[in-house]
Amino acid sequence: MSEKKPVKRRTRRSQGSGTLSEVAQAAQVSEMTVSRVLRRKDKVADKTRDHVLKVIQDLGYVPNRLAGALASSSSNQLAVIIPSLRNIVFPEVLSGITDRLDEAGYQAVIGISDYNQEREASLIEAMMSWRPAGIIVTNTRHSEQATKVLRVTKSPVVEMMDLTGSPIDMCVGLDHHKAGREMARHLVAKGYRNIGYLGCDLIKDAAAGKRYAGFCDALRDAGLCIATSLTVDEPSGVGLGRHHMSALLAKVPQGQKLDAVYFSNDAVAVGAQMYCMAEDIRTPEDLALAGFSGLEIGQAMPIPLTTIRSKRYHVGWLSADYVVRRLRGEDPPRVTDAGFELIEGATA
Amino acid sequence: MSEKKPVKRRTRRSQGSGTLSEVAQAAQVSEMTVSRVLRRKDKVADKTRDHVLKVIQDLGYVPNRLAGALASSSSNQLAVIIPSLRNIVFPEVLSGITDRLDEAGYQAVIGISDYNQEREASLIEAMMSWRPAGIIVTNTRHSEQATKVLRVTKSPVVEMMDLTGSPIDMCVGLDHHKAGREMARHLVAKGYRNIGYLGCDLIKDAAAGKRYAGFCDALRDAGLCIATSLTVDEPSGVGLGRHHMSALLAKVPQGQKLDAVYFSNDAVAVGAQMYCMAEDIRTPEDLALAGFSGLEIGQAMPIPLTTIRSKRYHVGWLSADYVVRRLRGEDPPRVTDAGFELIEGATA
DNA sequence: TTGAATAGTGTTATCGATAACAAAATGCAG
DNA sequence: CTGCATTTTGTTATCGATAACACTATTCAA
Repeated sequence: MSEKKPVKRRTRRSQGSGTLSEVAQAAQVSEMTVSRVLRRKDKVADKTRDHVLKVIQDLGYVPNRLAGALASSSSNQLAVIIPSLRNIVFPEVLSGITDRLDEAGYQAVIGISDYNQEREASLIEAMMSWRPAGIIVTNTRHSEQATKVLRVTKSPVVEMMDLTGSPIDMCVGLDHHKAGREMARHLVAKGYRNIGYLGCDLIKDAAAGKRYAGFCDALRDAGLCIATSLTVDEPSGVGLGRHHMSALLAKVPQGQKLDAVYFSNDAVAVGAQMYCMAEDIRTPEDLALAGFSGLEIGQAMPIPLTTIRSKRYHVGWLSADYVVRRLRGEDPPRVTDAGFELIEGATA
Repeated sequence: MSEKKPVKRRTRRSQGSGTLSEVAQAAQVSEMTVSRVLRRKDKVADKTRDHVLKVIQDLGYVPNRLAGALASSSSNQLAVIIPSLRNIVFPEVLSGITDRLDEAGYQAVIGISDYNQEREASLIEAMMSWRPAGIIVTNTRHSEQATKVLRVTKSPVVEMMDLTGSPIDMCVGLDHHKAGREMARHLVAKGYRNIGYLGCDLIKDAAAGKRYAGFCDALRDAGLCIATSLTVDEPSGVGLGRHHMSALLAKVPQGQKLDAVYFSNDAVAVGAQMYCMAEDIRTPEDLALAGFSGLEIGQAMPIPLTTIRSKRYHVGWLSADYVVRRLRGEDPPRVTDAGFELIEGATA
């Protein structure tokens, strides 16, 4: 048997935060014991634990989770993908998510898809390579590639905000089509007949598209249809409503007059309301306005906005909750309708 | 030499996504070659690379970055800590950060401190255990423990939004004290003398505290002082201004009358403006209003808000940029004043 | 033709933890 | 005091990649 002398090599430089084995040496115990102390798993004698903890403290040791996660093939990171941060709705959802994850000791890793399916797909792949404990994505429409990756993974997957009968795994949201219908019926019941629409790109924002479809369907059932509509391919926000409301009104055919406008969401509606206030268009006498979301700003307006409250924080919280529960071996519902709620307001 | 027969053990279950070595086997090359193909580092013959890529494709292999980061002791994750997501300012900063990080191939891991130093400290520790490539924190005030951890790490650290002469590492922000002074001078120049203040908790929100201090200092220089002030310990937002404006006005001593109010930020100011509109208090004739941030909503109001624009997106972008540049071996400035800009508006 | 430089690929040790099993220490009934 | 159950602690292999170096095949100037 030939004896191989191990080649002497320059050791790779260490990270500086110390390692388990350094702690173990300093504490005169095995690495496993230190590991057990840190994870509060298995039994460790009180005396030993106290001693090890003290050494850890003294050394200022910070465990390396990369190594931990690799060895145990389990991470406390959870991937979350949302379309944007500029629409206040998503930070609110995110708040619900992080609140729930915090409680359970998980950490959100956030990706912004910019309403772009390809970006979403590449984000999902990049995030999966960190082997997260679970993943939460927005809406139920994804590229083929993304769907495949999400189906294959064994980690819990939640599609949130929107609903579908056939989720990849789990799904928490609300029925946007129904929300659109409900608002249409409300406006019709209030006597409005010439209704316009102003909103963002309906393809990009699938949920807004569903609301619009539902709205039109309900109008049709009432023998009506959208009088004038304008969609703009720019980020949804107050500015959109403020700057494009005049264009919508200008688009109304000669001799007709709108008596109400439905918006893709509250931000746009609030912008439009600002426009009306600035132009002395009285609400709702001259023109009724209706939004969607139930944003704080809409309700803080001098004339509170007629809208539909989506339970965003709750949806986020529940989504995270389902992932956490699944990881604990429980079996949360596959499809959850978080519902919504019409806010009468005073703009319609 | 005693021969040890390796004990047969149940192998740990694999993750299912395949491994480098499986790919290597399937492609009939060494693991290193596959690794090189994936990282586009070192040379690989075109023929070999194409072949390996095909195998990777066929197997649907997703590399395990936990292992990669551990072995190379380098990650593409960047820790970002912000106080809150509910204040739209932070999502905007975050947008700047993620935009810049995206370009450079990094990923933000976000933690929410809730304006709480202890939470911040424990978040920092938890995040450091993932050995992020860098870390961005908000403001310049941190618990002792957190400061220590940040000082010790070799990764780039950016403190953003606020300024300090002695940053832990780097610092990008604006001078809030100066911003407060500037607004005070502006109001005084406009002839206002009885100025009130309404805002959120000044201890929690250190930057708002500095603005207030600067505001008061400049008033003092003009021989004035804050006539009436009210701070409320609840999340800053439109609701705060909308609901507490009446309390501020009620607090004004008999016989006096406020002619202007300074707010901790635009959200609060907008809320107050809503209150005024609802109560038929004319702006600025009866009461002038001034905020801070330069939010879109403030400028969309029928009477645009007098305020100071902070370059939030830019601050976020720059912060991320500095980290990226440092990681590339460059040497970005240690302290960067991103400045601000007074927006005249029409509420003062 | 030759030898040095370069290109391409492979081998071995290692990153820093945890899983699974093994062994030692301890407690306690009889 | 003995022997078995229970606690507590240790040993070894492994997680899935990359670093550092070693080696082989080409290329090309002299």
